[in-house]
Amino acid sequence: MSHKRGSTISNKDEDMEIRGGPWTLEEDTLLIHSIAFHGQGRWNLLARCSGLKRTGKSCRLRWLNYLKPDIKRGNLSPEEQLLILELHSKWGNRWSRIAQHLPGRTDNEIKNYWRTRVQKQARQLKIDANSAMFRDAVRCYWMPRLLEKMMTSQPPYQSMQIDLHASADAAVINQQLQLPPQVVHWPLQEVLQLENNRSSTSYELSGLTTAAVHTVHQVPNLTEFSSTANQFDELSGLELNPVESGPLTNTSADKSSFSNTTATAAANNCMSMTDDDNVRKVEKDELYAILESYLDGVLSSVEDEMVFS
DNA sequence: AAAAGATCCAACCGCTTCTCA
DNA sequence: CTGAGAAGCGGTTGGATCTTT
Repeated sequence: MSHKRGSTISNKDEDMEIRGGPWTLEEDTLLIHSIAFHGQGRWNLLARCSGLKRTGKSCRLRWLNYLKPDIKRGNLSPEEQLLILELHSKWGNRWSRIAQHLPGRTDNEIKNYWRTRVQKQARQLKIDANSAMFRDAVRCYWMPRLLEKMMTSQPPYQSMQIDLHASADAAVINQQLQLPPQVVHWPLQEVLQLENNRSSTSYELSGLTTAAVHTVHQVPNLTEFSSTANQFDELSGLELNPVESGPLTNTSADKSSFSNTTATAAANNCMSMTDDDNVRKVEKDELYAILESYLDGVLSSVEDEMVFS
């Protein structure tokens, strides 16, 4: 049984037309008011009481995926993407379960993200998206890039302050933009702190954490994925310029060398180990330690849940 | 500027699980 | 315990929009 979207079908039982297709503003308003009055649940009853010519199922979906006030709009943040990748590697296509750990995101949205972005990458790499090989590729290439993006992006509190002061003059806003990032409280705070303590490189001066440099410079040696790195760069939203290999240092000049160095070149560097092999190994281990540390923190509640389930 | 292709995402479908009489 | 209806879930579709040629 199916009908064309946007059409109406007749419900023989109740001799009432059931509407399908996109929801109108009037329908949305009606549904919101009905839920405010009756509460969520008992969707079929709610659909009847509201006067909407929709099935209860359709009302539920519209509310949960679109109208609910705490629904987040816009692109998934690197943190959210990282979490999806990690949770999917644990649970597979359990979208609803994954969505429970991403406040404001719906299972539908996460499913769409997986199908349009992640599976696309798998297709291009000619790897089964559910295979161990693809999981490895995600973990070794994609996740570090997302982590790097998280570390180099504007901490959320700054944009929030700007929003709050939207009516303030430009001078005030500029002043706020220059607030030191150290006071921010966000999930990666500990990781950032860790990095700042360990390195003499200034987080603010370089505009890039040392971890971020490690992320790009110490890509694991997975020669079978020759084109993987570039694809994941694209996917994680990084805009890296064409290859320009060369010595990689950990100074404030890193930002430019970083922007001109693809992960592929970095991987090549890794493959041709030199005198500082040991140093690089340590850095690589550190990167994974950071990644693991972050994921462990985020997923601690998830692990508990797995123990008891 | 137009056509073709790619991407995104809301909405639908069918199946499974839950709830309750 | 059982069966019916409701709710939930994951897979799929199709139309709107964006990008490329």
